[in-house]
Amino acid sequence: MKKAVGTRRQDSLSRDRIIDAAIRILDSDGETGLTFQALAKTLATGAGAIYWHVENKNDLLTAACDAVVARTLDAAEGGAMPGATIRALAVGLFDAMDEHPWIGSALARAGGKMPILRILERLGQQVRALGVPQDAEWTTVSAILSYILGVGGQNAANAQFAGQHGLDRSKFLEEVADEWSRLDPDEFPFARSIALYLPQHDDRADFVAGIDLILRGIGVPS
Amino acid sequence: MKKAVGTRRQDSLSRDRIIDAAIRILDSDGETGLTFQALAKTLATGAGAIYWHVENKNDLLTAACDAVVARTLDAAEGGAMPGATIRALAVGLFDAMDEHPWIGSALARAGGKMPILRILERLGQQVRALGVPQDAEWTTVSAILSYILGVGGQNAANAQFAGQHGLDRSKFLEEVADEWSRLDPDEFPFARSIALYLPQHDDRADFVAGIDLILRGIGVPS
DNA sequence: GACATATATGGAACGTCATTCCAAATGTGG
DNA sequence: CCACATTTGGAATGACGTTCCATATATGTC
Repeated sequence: MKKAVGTRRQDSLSRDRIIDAAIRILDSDGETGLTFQALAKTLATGAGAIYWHVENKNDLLTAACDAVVARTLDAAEGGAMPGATIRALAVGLFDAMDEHPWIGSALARAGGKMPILRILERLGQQVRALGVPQDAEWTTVSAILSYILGVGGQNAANAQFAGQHGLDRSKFLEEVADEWSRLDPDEFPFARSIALYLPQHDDRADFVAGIDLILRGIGVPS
Repeated sequence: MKKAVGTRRQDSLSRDRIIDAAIRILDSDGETGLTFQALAKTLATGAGAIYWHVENKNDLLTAACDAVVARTLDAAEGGAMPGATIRALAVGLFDAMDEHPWIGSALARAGGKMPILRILERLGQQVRALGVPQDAEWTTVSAILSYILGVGGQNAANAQFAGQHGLDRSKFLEEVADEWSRLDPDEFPFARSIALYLPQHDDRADFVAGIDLILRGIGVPS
């Protein structure tokens, strides 16, 4: 399993080319669109050839996710203050997960592997810079991380559902709101009352508010 | 494979029986163990018959998840104070997701449907009781919910990975810690330094600490 | 510059699943 | 007891991930 040293045909396969193609397919056709057949077709090769560069589908998905996450984190401009940087990182990830909903579910399946580790590291550095006591560092970082992953996961689930039913975001929210507003008032008073607000809410603003909530819990002023 | 002719089977199929069987399979064999063939076998019927009571696999998974979540929420003893009740609900869910890791990923795929709605409602009632301003209710509830789902998702991913590689929890953590401690010190200082702590940390305590962090952000004293 | 070897490729073949189909069995109301 | 709706079980279908294998293409050696 050595790396090839020489130069092959220019359009030869490579892990990076495969990952790029996978990202393009995931973006255009969603998670279900990514199959080794589709991939082979866009790469003008056979399904078997891909396995020379990629362990399996999970490996590919994680790698694709990692590529996007790495770009995203690099692009996130850190403010002067750690708190601002944490917000910037989080918002960057939110936007990425909004643009590529498949990232949400990929991250959810990634365990402690690269894409998550990358996020953890960046958050950790900022939390440390914030002066959080050492024995609370892990707790703090993993709370922020879990929150981000949770939001991303729900985002992905919603996008998937909406996509499968041919609804855009606002139609989808109306649908949900409608469903919720018809619930039993005794059993679901809260959901019913919140249903009205649902269609006009701003995911991104809510996300940031959640981050601020956690930061305030650590003692970082909003 | 016919049963005694003349009488319909006494243990005739029903949505509930199917869901029960699914839960048993999920608990014993994990997510990958749940197939319609396996289900049909334990229910002593054919795969096709199941579709009379259940829409598809996703429906089944969501229903199974909902059954467990409903039980869990009912069992959660609310304290006198809303804050304590929120903690109790969260911890109850954590324990459920710890015992049935498949719930984590099922919830992640459940969108705004029943199991999630159920959790949202219970949290919402408590947040409301807490006196959070109305325009912050949704934000607050969905922050807590996202956090819980995020933790559950990671839990599920870890359990799945560990299961697939025949590792128990502590072996798995040692593995991860070992991996992290070999990372490039310049690129991953935080992850490296935290790796030592990893094997001895207590998921449950960390989870509760995260909940407390958010609650403190709302202004609920720990 | 040809041979031996490691590296890559492409497509067929396999096994597993979810899902659909359909013929038969079983219940129900008239 | 007879039409009719409901329910069942198993076979067929089609999609997919993965493995296999017969070729191709580079590299190093002499």
